[in-house]
Amino acid sequence: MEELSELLLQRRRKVDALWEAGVNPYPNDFKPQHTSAEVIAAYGDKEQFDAGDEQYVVAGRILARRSFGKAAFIQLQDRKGRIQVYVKKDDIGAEAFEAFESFDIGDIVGIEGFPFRTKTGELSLHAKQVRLLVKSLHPLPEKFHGLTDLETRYRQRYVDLIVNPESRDVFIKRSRIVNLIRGFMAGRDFLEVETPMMQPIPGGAAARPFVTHHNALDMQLFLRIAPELYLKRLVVGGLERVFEINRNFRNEGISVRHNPEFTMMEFYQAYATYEELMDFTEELFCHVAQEVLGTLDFNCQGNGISFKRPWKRLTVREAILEYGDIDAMQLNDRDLALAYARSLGLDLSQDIGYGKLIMEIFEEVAEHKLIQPTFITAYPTEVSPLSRKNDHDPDIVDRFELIIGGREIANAFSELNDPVDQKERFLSQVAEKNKGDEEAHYMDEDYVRALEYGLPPTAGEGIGIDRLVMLLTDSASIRDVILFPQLRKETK
RNA sequence: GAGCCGCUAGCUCAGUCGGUAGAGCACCUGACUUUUAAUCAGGUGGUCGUUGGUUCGAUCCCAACGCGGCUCACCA
Repeated sequence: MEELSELLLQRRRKVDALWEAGVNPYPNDFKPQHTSAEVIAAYGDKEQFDAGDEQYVVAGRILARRSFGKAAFIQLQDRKGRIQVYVKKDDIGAEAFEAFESFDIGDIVGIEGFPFRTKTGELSLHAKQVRLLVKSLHPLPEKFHGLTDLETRYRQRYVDLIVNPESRDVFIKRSRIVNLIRGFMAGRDFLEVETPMMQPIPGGAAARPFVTHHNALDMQLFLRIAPELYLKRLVVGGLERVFEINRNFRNEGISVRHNPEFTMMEFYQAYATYEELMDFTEELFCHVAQEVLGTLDFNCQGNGISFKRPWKRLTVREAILEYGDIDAMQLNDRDLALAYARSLGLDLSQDIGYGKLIMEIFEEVAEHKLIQPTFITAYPTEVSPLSRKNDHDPDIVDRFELIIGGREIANAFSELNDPVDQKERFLSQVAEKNKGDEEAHYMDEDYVRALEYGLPPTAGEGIGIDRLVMLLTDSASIRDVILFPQLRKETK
């Protein structure tokens, strides 16, 4: 039996007293007819209006209370915001007022009343009836500082959402962003689909998967690290434009930019190229920013960011030469480039592939400096086993990553649709895996078979939704845009 | 996985050069019928993250552990 603090006992005694008095502390027959926002929309700009103009029926949680003996103000919060309610003994009756006096901050109440403006000018509801809808057994965090402890905010997100309006706003914006993306895709005739989250072969990305087991099939399954290979199978099947917004799972470290499950939009468009997707991405991002923020210029973590088009486009090499301290001749020479990488403090093995080496250097010297939206192109074939080789240079692929705020936000390429080439690339990945690279791609024979049937020339892209939301909500950590971020098990 | 920092009342935080703790808000009692972090008076509330060690005595010093934060590693 848990020892309860005096505060918690007081609340429980109030509930007991209600039951004893024949009052259900958890009724389910009150129907709010309005939201706080509707009252404000109707009367927010009116100076004078007569008492009893119109009756409003609202429900919400008590967030604050200022009592004066025979009258009180409470602040009520519902899903649309907050509104002040004035409760006067003479108006609701002595008996109801006595019950009202036992209400606590945190309780959920139903109010019927009419709008008026107080002496100090605040639009409020003047209560005619007040009713307890839910007795809360926990005190809410302090009104001035709110809840700031990050662990509690993540573990008890419900409390965070009650008392921190900024937190609530982030998740409202997140929902709007996802809806806008859906609308944009639908407007371009993309079909939203759902592909397996549990896959026998985890494909489509280089990452360590979570492993699980299906009892009835007695079969090992992996939580997906990407939907890519399934979505492209659909394009083979003739669904020429598909997209999916859903979770990926990667069994990797947790940081301010990484959560083990994160949300990705992936889409594939037949007969498109990666270059067209750059234009597409600019349009999509500008559409979303304009609708959500009302502007293309905004601030994120101290950086002014502008979505004004066109966005900068650089090859990996160009970015290294621009931001690193190395010249083209050195960069073209594998040994000199390796020496340079090591001089930067990178711990690289002597037999690292040249393509991987280039990417290591890029990430070390350039990526974090790319604050404004920048498309990085011409990735090494070696690190892009699902991308189409460039027609003029087989060492690079037709691929871009979009970097904003120093972070990778999107990854796209013209798809490799030559089944023979694809099979060879899988085999070289398997060789890497056998050498100990746990993140190398798995061989997927059925995917190769699908390509043998014929994948139209296609371009595809993945957009990290969490990171996009971070950008547009000026959030420092991915945990601030995920409702229930992964944490260790809570200890008592 | 490594380093650094943190963990004290429901919340936000002080503090104890080692002698078992305070404030504000919240809560309780009383006053107050237009307040805005309402006000005034009085009060309740703590195994100071856990477990060991040192000590006459530990919330404080030491160690291990737990949880969290940051940085790094990891992360096409």
